[in-house]
Amino acid sequence: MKKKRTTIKDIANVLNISAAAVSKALHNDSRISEKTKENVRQVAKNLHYQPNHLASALRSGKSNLVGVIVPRTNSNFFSSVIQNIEEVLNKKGYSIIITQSNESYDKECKSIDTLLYTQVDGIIASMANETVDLSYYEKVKSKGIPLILFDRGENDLNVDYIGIDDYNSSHIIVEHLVNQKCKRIAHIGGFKRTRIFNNRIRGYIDALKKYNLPLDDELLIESNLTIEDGRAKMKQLLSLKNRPDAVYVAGDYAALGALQVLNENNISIPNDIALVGFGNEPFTDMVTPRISSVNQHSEEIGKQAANAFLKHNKENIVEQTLNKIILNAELIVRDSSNKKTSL
Amino acid sequence: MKKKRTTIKDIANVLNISAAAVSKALHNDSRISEKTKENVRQVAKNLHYQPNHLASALRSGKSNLVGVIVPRTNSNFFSSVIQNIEEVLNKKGYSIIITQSNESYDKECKSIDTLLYTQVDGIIASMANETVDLSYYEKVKSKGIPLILFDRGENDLNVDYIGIDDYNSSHIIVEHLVNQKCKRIAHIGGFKRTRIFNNRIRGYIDALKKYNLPLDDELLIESNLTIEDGRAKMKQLLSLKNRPDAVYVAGDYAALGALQVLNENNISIPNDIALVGFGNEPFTDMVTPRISSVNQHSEEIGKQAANAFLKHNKENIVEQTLNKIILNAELIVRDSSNKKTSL
DNA sequence: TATATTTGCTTAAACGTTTAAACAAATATA
DNA sequence: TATATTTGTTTAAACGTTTAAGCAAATATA
Repeated sequence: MKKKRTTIKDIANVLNISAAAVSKALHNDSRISEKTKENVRQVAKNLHYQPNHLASALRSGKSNLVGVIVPRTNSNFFSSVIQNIEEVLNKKGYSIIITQSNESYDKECKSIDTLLYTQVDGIIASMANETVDLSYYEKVKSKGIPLILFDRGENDLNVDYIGIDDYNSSHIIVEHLVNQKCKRIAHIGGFKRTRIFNNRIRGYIDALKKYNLPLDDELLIESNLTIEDGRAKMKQLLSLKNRPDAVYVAGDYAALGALQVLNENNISIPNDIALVGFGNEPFTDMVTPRISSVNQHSEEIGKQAANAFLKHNKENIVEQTLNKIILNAELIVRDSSNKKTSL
Repeated sequence: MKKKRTTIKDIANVLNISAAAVSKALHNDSRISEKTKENVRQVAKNLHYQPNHLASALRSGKSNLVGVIVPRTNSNFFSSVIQNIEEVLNKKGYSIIITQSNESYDKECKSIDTLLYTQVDGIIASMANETVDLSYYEKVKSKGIPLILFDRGENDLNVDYIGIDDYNSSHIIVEHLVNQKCKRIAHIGGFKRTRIFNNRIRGYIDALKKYNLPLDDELLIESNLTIEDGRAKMKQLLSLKNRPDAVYVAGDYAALGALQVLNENNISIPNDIALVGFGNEPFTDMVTPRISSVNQHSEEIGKQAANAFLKHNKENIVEQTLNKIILNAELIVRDSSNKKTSL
């Protein structure tokens, strides 16, 4: 009843040669005559031969599959990174398996198990916010499987890491706001324990110092960076006696929430309060006013991550070491922080 | 140099039993004693045994991998569908491989090849806009691999299909606009050759007839539904002598473009022109005014698609037949088409 | 002409599982 | 007590490749 698949043996039988010869012919082995290769290709085509990946992967120990773990695909940043990883790896004969952790540590562990079980040749991951226990990732390392982290993770695991310069991004943002004559700059930051957010916070603090601006505890708030929390934290800032005249939010969704609250309270953006987000999600360019934000170079991150994996495989690196690639981020100035138009 | 993996044989050696016994113990075979099972589990744990998926898949002919093909992951609809497919299938021991066609036919063909090569147990797909030649999908069918289509594809291939009732959605939208006292309703539709968009167009036409509204050729426009084209087509509508008082756009991105043009021209929404989109992308709820849109029940579609695959596998269906599941869509009324507030 | 090298293939084992078939020992049934 | 059944295991083949080793024939080298 089941449709029989064509194997290398079927081709061998037709041509009266060995299966090994067929395998070599298909791999363009130099020890196989041009004539035989041609014959094999022809018969393979006629019989609709499709190589069995499982068999070759099992035998050769290479699955040509790379696992990608992201907190979610439903974000421009991550889906763009993925797309670029795929583009680079496809060209080299790899396919990717995408899994989402949904920011959950449990789901992340399951994803890792699935990927290991599937015998991936490598894992490219951005860690969930929740993740603090790294033993699961250590497991990947200890199996000798190349591990590349991007965006979230940085130097926690002593493996390759690709990300942007969060610390410096904060500097650029603060500098921009200073140029806009802002004097009291607030920061709605992410979780301090997540390194990238911590870096943004440190950058914010140091930049304030550099420009001799007040570093006020009330103006530095920790958030989970959802829309809802962005709203809540913005309300908190508005309730201050001494309101800020600029708010730098470490994530675009939270920045959107903040924007909604400002609009609802008829606060003029950017004149009363200027607003800057982070991530350059497409909607930042769609809302009113358009939100200034930081472009994280997702394309470049994806490409670099893929290349880092390829390098591992090519050079057969056994011991992984910390190898950071830090890209410069770019502030996209839009209406929400640009007072020049009012000149 | 390479780290050796623990195999079933290693466990067998430790316990002085056969590899077959270990395999059965791990699969909880009823013919293996509880004691042996316990021993096997213990040793497996100690040696950090991780089953080799390639070997078991090769032998058993089941890879426990399901391929998913979408036009792009960077859309709330698709990423939500994927998430729900994953949730259902993970519970049953399947992992999914996600590939993006980027709306390109070529990329779609490559994806199919990759998935077949990877020996997936099934493919769940939503076709690229470009796709008209179905021979590649026929290839999947002819290999006896379960194929499930959702959103794009419908009855073109005589396989399972899950989607919403596009025809009826148009009815609901027109009815809503009629209730809002709109008299000249325009439709910026998708490509006629793509069935779902064709259905929306047919629904629009029939609903106009039902409510005795003018069916004006100028008011029915074909678009690729990008933001840019939404802008262009809205400008086209505004240039008409006899402007519409409502515009129903078959995609949210194009609806957003239309909204921008209306705002730029200081046309009051919804009083001068009411606007309705399609897809309920999150940004419809973020822009000003918020855009009414149609919720496509991505969660339900994902779950149903996964279940359709599981059913195939369970019942060992060989010949695939057309089996449509059509869900009722839901119109989310927001500011862009709700005049009640002005009462 | 004798020997070495190259060419083009074959043989056979291996990758790590699963599974049908066989079988001995223990237990149940008549 | 003899026979049937159940229990718990082993043996061996199979899944479809790849690849090291081997070998005969053709060709090159001395």
